[in-house]
Amino acid sequence: MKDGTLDELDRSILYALQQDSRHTSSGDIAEREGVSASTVRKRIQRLEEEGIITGYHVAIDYETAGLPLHAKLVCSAPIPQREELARQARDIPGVEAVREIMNGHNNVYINIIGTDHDDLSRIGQDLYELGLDIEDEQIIRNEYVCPYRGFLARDDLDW
Amino acid sequence: MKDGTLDELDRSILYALQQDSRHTSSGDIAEREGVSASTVRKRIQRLEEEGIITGYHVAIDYETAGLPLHAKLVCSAPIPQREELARQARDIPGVEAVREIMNGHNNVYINIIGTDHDDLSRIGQDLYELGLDIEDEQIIRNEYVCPYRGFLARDDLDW
DNA sequence: CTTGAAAAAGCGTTAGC
DNA sequence: GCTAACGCTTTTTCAAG
Repeated sequence: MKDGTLDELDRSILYALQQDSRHTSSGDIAEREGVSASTVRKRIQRLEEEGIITGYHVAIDYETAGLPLHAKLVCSAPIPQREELARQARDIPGVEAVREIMNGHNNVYINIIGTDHDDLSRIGQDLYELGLDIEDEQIIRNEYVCPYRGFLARDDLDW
Repeated sequence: MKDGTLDELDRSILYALQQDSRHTSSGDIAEREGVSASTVRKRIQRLEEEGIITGYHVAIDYETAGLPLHAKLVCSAPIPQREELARQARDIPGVEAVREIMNGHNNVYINIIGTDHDDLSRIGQDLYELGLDIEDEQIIRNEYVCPYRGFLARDDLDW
């Protein structure tokens, strides 16, 4: 497993936690897979320690929460500083997600959340001062996160 | 709250769950905020019922997991069908996230995960057959999800 | 690597303020 | 709307195959 080879139990655990990481107990997964709850807990612990599981996050509908300004910024960073700038961008209030892309240009995508248009401008300004060029800004209308079904064996698809 | 006005306790709960939605108990949050654990549980329940909390997901390092092909597709959909196509795209195996953008063009962003290059091609083909034009494909190098610090009052920033 | 069992912690519900 | 108290579930920690 250290070489990234996940067995069926590991994949089943990841799939279950992608669907609901808070209300799915080790026992639930254990029952489906025919192993003990202890085994599932040990596996989860190992996946966390190995860095395959990097965290557990709540998904929020920002519009319903009264924060309707959910936007995506397409930015460009000089390649040598891309990783560092992407890391620094995470600390700017309002930044929700950062993705580094293997491009020469438009190589950092940043999702941001603002309380109003002034707030969005402020975030853009902060990123610019960091050294990121903002190439484009787009309003996000809807966002869905999907469990990666590749973790499922073909004969489990009827979950 | 029905009108999207979250009070300090709600914001504190959301912030805590963004950081670690699996290992943070109601009691942990209650202690920090000086209320009872029951109160926090009720609030979480309400946030879920109101649709502000839409789910809990595990964050996975796909590269460490042995799935190094993490890519982003920039797609275009005709506006009238954008929402429907975005919904259908979620059901294609390998699709990890879908974002609808308020654009005339390049209005659907899709993150995908593939086992190899053939797998990526297959996903692209599936999306094309759905009716999505693929404008660009980019390899994701790194991805970070950040707690939205706007949920924190200014004097709580030292958590 | 997996299991089982006891103690501790957490959760959902109910009742009361 | 907040809290306390109940019974049930889950996690933790340990020992062991």
